[in-house]
Amino acid sequence: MLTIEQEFFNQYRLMYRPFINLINVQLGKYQLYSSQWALLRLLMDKGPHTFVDIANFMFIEKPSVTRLVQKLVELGYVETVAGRDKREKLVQLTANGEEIVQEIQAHLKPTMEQALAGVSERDIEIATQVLANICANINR
Amino acid sequence: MLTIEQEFFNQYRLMYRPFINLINVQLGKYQLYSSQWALLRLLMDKGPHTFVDIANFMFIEKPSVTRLVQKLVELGYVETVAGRDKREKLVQLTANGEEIVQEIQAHLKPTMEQALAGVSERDIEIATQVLANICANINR
DNA sequence: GCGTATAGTTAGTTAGGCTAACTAATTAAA
DNA sequence: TTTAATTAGTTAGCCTAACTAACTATACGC
Repeated sequence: MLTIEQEFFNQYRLMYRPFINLINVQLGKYQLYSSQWALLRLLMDKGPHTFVDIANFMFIEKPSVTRLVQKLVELGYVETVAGRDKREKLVQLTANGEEIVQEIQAHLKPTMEQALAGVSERDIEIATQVLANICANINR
Repeated sequence: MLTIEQEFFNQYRLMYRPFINLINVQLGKYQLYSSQWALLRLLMDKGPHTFVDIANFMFIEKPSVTRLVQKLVELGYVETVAGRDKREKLVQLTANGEEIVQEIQAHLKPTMEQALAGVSERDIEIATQVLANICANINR
């Protein structure tokens, strides 16, 4: 006998791989993976961030950020600039990076919509809110 | 400008690592990881399965199933028995495995509840349904 | 009976994280 | 003012949890 909580997490986990694979196939054209895309989107939405800020926002460790940024710098989508002191570095999108992000966003849109086909806007919003609440509960 | 679909998937992805880490900490006592736990739960809920069935249910490939099962056999939580012909093997819980699954389920319950604290039962059910719909849309 | 299909395994690769231990720069304290 | 502790980022090496390609053994269709 599963509780509704357990059922929810069951379903949550089950969806992960198929979803990530779907996204990664779409991102292949841009030589990106979903983790790198997540960082690009963060920079687009909220502007330049330090490595530590990125780690905090994405709930990953600093060395993982280093690797993500290295790859995106290689691709020319982001660049690092001096921060408030000599230790700090700010990561920001390049001009090309900004273009690419918009292009990818447009490219991914139909895939997202199809994945959520038949689900009402209201339910999507509720589900999003539920996920946000869990995030807040877990990372307290 | 993010659409509500993109916002949803954003939030979905953001939650994954913290959630899996939380579960894995709880499962550490039983020398299990969340992927192995997912398989144990499948066997508990729906009885014995062949390797191919497991692969289909969990949306993973056969070699991944082999590895999962090997580990769980080592731990004595599952066993394989002859199937309908000489090729097929059925994976099923051992007596000890069944006990452990129930113990873990009870152990995880408060963690799950706390993660969903402040979320109404109705919203949890809606979110679960949304995830199930996406799964169906993606794996069509 | 022979070619094809199916069940499972083995070997090797990958994404995407992690920790431990490090350097360089800054801040606090003696 | 020197010294200790903290902070930002990097490097090296590890792990989970998947993947593909290629294999063996068995079963099925014609």
